[in-house]
Amino acid sequence: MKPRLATDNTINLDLPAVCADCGVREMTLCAPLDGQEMHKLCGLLQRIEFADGDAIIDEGESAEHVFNVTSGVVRLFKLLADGRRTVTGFLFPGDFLGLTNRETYVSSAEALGDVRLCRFSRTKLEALFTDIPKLEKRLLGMASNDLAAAQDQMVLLGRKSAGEKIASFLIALSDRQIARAVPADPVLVPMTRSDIADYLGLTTETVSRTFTQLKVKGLIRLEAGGKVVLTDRDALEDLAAGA
Amino acid sequence: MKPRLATDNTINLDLPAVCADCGVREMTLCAPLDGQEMHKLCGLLQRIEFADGDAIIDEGESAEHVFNVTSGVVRLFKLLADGRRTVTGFLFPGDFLGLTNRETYVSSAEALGDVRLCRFSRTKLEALFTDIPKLEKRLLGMASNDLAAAQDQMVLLGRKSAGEKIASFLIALSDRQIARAVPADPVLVPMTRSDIADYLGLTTETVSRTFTQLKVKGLIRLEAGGKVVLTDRDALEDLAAGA
DNA sequence: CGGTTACTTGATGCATATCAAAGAGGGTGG
DNA sequence: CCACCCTCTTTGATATGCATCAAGTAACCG
Repeated sequence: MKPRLATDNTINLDLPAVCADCGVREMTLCAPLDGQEMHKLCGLLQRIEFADGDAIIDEGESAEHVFNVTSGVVRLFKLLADGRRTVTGFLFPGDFLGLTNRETYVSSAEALGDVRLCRFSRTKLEALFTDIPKLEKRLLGMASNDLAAAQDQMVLLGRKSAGEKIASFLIALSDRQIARAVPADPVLVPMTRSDIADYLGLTTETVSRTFTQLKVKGLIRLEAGGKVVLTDRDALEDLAAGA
Repeated sequence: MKPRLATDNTINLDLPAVCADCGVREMTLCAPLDGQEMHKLCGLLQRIEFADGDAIIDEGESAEHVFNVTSGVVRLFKLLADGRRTVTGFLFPGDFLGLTNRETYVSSAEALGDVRLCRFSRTKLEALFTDIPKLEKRLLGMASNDLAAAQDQMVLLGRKSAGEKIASFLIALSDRQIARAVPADPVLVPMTRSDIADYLGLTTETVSRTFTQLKVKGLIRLEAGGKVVLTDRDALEDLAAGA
């Protein structure tokens, strides 16, 4: 329990290999932890993988784990009684999954392509909070960020036109690439038109049409493999802001 | 009032009067605190009041305080560049205001009628976290609840019809009355049609029309003073769930 | 009691949904 | 390696739910 005097380096050698060379450590739950704390946290994690379309968690299911995305993309969604779907978010490497104050998960999560996560038992992680208050602080910080993002999404869903929605979506994806040290442009769009539609409160047809309109106006260029080049980022940002 | 242990009672006598007879203590930040911890927290709170329409915080302004609503109703909102407004939420007694992981507030807040709050310096409150970890845990729990509510709102905004939106809104207001130990029915609607419209992604006209439609269908009855009687709660709940 | 603001109702228009079908990839088995 | 199939995407034609424009009515307040 006492801090060790050994260097971080020495301690890291003791870490499970998966943590030692984790590419997203600086942007996730682990960011504020020192070597010894990392070691404690790594001691209780499990690595799991999912293939395209696999269910990671189901809304309403008992919330026994929380997760960190280490690679790939995750789609979060909720369903209405008659099957209408709302995608509540997309998670990228470094993002956190499974936070809830209830007994059950509040939304479902599916793998969008191959996904790797590290998984923690919720009770074990919470037990660590006493020992490492920084962890809980970090979680609160991440939750606050999610809350801010959720409010932006409410503005988008409630008051933006289709063009403004798509522009906002592309700018947001680009900004998240920057945060993950991926070039801002081109924007990688791994999700289907239908996923985008359910995320923006539109239909696939309208998403498709709106992409072509932005292309015709010269704001974007569509490339193979779901890549979108932002040929006029300033104009897109103005559109996204509702100017 | 709940029965209290003698020891608690003694300590409570030392509390500022505003905390000693606070009606929302059990549902807010203070809920998990014992007498002594309450005392510490009360030591750094200020009581402030606002009249109808007053700005409580402004989006983008430096986030130096956090608040607890003790009486009245608060409207949270965000604006687009051209003035379009989205109401991101309504706060009732017991609700928390001002949480952010950034330097600034993420949305604006206005009083909807007379409002009383207790205000804490953000830095002082955060300093208390070390001493009272329960406080931070409580804040994380409240943030998680807010996040779940935000996702429900995304489903509403993205995929529900006007009728489903109004039904969901009324059921949610009723449920929050129950949580505050106010009878489930009639639902008190202190906000204007325009507030409701900006909350549900509609126009005032559509809100008004939809209320009359629900009335004609026999699901609600509109009474003076913004009271709505839920004459067929089951039907409203089915409608809200998208059945 | 008069002025003001909020609410309701009606007529019309439009952005986006819906219905329909034709391309475009992308993976698989022959 | 090609042909086929399946799914995703794009484009077109039409429909519709809600917005917009426009009065009138009720509620509120000084």
